[in-house]
Amino acid sequence: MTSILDVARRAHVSPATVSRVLSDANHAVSAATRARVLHAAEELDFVPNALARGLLKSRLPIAGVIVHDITDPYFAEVTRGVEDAATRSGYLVITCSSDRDPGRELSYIRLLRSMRAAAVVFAGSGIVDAELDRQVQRQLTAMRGYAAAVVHLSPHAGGEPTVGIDNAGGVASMMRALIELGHQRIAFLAGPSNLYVNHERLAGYRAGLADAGIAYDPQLVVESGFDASGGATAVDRLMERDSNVTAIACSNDLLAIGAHQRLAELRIRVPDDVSLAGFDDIPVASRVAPSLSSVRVPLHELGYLGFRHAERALAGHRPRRRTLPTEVILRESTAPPAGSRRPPSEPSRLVTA
Amino acid sequence: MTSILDVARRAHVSPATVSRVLSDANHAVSAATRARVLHAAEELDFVPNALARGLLKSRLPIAGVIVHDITDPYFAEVTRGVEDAATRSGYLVITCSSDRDPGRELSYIRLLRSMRAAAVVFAGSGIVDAELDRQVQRQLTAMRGYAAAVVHLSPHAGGEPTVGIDNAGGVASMMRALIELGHQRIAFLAGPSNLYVNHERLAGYRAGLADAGIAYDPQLVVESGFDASGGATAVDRLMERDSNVTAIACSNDLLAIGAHQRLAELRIRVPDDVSLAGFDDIPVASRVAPSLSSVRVPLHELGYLGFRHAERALAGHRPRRRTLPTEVILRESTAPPAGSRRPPSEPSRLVTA
DNA sequence: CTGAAAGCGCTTACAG
DNA sequence: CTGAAAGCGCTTACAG
Repeated sequence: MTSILDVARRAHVSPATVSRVLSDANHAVSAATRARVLHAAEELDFVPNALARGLLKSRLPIAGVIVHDITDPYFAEVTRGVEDAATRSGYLVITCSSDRDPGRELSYIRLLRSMRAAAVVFAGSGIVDAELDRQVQRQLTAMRGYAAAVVHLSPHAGGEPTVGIDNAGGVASMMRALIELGHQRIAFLAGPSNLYVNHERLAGYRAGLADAGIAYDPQLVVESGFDASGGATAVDRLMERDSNVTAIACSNDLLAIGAHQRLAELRIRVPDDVSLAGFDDIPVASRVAPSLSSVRVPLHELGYLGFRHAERALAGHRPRRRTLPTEVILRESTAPPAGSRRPPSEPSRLVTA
Repeated sequence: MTSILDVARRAHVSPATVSRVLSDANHAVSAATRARVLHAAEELDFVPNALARGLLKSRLPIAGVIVHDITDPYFAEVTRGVEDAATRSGYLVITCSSDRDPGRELSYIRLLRSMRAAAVVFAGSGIVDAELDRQVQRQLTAMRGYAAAVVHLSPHAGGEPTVGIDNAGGVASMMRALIELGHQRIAFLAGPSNLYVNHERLAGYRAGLADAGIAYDPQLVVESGFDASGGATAVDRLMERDSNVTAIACSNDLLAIGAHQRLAELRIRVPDDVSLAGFDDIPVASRVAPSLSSVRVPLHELGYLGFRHAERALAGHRPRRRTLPTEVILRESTAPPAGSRRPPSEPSRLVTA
């Protein structure tokens, strides 16, 4: 393996000088010397050992992204956003699919700590789990020992995300859109309540109801897993309780897609018999049939800005929190309730805070 | 930051002993001493500095995965497979979305080299680009200098993948299935020809035709990008040339999904007017409407076995190449051609080598 | 503007 | 079974 010593010998300078040129340190080097070093490094195809540098700097230019599952389109988009920002700065991105398992999440964080990852980005919602939170805090405190940056892109035990979206406002906007279509009995597939994000989305459902003067009926709220199969079982439970809903809003798109599949099996048509709306607007939402109405979340931007935030914190700044806007996207899965006199609405967009 | 010295002091042993216990080196340590060290490490929540260890070992337990785009479901699945195998061994996974851009790919590889990544996994097909290949080889040679493992999961300039699938056989099987349904004029959306994988898939198309004694007609083969928009433009070009095809086979699922969207705009019904088949069987294939017939590729397993291969190579073994089986999955998008006397086939599965 | 030297936090022959 | 010491490949005060 060629080292900085080889370059130094070839350029007839000291290793210190090579270091100063190659790590573009803030130290004057004569133009001639610089050129000799650059030339020698080029000839040798020299790539400095980032581990040696990291050992000295006490951290490696790597960002770890904690996701539920990299194959979940939500997290893939966010991760790509992180990666695009990271690449610009010579950082590499480690993906950690925790499956929302506290043990896995913790073990990933310890591994990131052992490698002195400069940044850790929590892409998904925090899990309601006091013991996990205690342990995670312990690790993050240790990571602050080497000045790592920590960023949250969703609500968590510590409160507000670093860069986030208005979950409650987004769901409330979708509720408003459904109510404007003529719906009154609107169910909510709330996902798992052990995720902080779902507290906010449920609050948005209730706010949307309250704004329209519709009474909240707990029978219309169903908890379940946060994926397609959760949506299917949620539909079953909803039907046991009340089959008179004309619309179903969901806490994310995967729930809506699973709900649709179950509804189809039950011969309940979307949107003829019941309207269906998701949240997040993952790419597949526009490709299923009928295409899914959803609340657009700028996922790539969330990841991109998340990394930028970390980067600024690493540079010693105190960047401020951000909340990104969401947007209601009405597609084929939502329509006025059967028997309604209103004309079918055309695709529309409503921007929210 | 607490170091091995802190643990040593607390346990009243030398740093060498701490190292031997914590890195479970092959060196005898008395049970009592071991217990004291473990206890001290636990109390201090000590996490060893992987950079110091990596500097000594000349590599870091990290696997870099070169993908086209982590938001492409094909690559997300493969990456998850790599991650699941990596986690078992305490390795972390870096995702590198190159967008199939030679410059980006090369810069990712150099970065992985600088961090002394123990393994690099090329998840997607190699690009036909002699200069890129030369540069990549140069980097990989340098990485061999620290005994990194390199794995290919798809055909590339160097030839066969390390762990791969039978691309030609898979497409040929799908062709057989279409021909059995009664199709004779079958187009092929071949994707970009600058990807080695598409040479094999096109060969499978030709072999399928030849096996059935159907003449090859170059007018029925359309090259394009490898994503949904490529599929849409390919349909346009196909229609300019020949609108009498009764089936369209595609080199991947995204092409098929894009083709379907364009066909719908042209009021050409699937499968009534034309049958449509993809390749890869990414998760969304079964969720679009009509559901897409495809060739199932064990993507997760591909990634999983890819990492296992790298791991065995790192351990000094000479693991052998593997070819994983594919399987034709017939869904709603394929049916007998209009006017055919054959009954619609029911969903079936055909396993191939 | 340039270089000699110490040191980051580990691991591992080597000696006992 | 245990420890002292050298060294992995860089960076950075310090001296000139």
